[in-house]
Amino acid sequence: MKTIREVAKLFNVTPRTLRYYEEIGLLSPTRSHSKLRTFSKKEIAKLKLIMRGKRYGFSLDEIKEMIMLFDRDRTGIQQLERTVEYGEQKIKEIEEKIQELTQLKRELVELHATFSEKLAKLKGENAKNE
Amino acid sequence: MKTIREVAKLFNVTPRTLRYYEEIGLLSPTRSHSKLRTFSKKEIAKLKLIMRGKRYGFSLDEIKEMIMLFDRDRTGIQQLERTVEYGEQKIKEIEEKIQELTQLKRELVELHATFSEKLAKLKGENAKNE
DNA sequence: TATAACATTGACGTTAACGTAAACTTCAAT
DNA sequence: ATTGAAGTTTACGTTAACGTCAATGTTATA
Repeated sequence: MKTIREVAKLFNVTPRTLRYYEEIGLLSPTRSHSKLRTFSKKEIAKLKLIMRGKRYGFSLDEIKEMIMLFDRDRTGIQQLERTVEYGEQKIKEIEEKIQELTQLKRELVELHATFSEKLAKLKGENAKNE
Repeated sequence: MKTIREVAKLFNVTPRTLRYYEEIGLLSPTRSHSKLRTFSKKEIAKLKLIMRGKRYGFSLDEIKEMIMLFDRDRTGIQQLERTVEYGEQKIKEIEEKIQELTQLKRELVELHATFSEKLAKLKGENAKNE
């Protein structure tokens, strides 16, 4: 059982973040007799999943859905199914984004060459004028 | 000279967007005697640059800076210099992003394989249990 | 006991780029 | 002149994920 500060430090987040996650239902820390939040091993494990999901670009909503499925179906099948499905989607999204960025980069590189050339010309003409 | 609706339609944006651009100083439409905004050729040209900058992922602030430089230095040298500079930066950003996404994708693909395998196993065991 | 550190709740703020809408004015067609 | 469409200004709302802060309570240490 850990305090909110211990957990925040462990995961390099702020206590505020943890409270926020509790607020939106991602985490469910228990309370000591004096109402301080205490995080069980299970919450720590959940937080690991959360941080991982975030790293892969999932929204907290999506992450929540995946995690809740596990709570509901202990065999893990439904969570896995959803996670696999979301994973495929995310892979696709990332692929598309990569393509998009690659195309953009190509355009920008060309444009950059054009502008650099233009600039050199302008500077050449300027030097001539002086 | 065009009305706000004409320009909005031309660029596939809302009149609201154009007013916003005026508000933040990106555009400076003139006013008819009855106070309606009118967009000159110059504003249209500026808007072209704006839309292009947005497409390349520049913030409106960055775009504004580049455009303002042109207004100040008619030779275009300073604008070009800044544009080239920003372009290089943006190319770098895009390259980094591509790398990041490529790595992410690699991880996700692996993870996906692992989870799919696990899922198949779980389903296999489930079928056995039935 | 005193005190500093840390916890709590509640609530407003931040970010960039608009969207929405009310109240009023202008324009163009009939 | 009338009317409907479109323009204006002003101002609040949206989004996701927190940040910030005040007021108050708890904990651990000296």
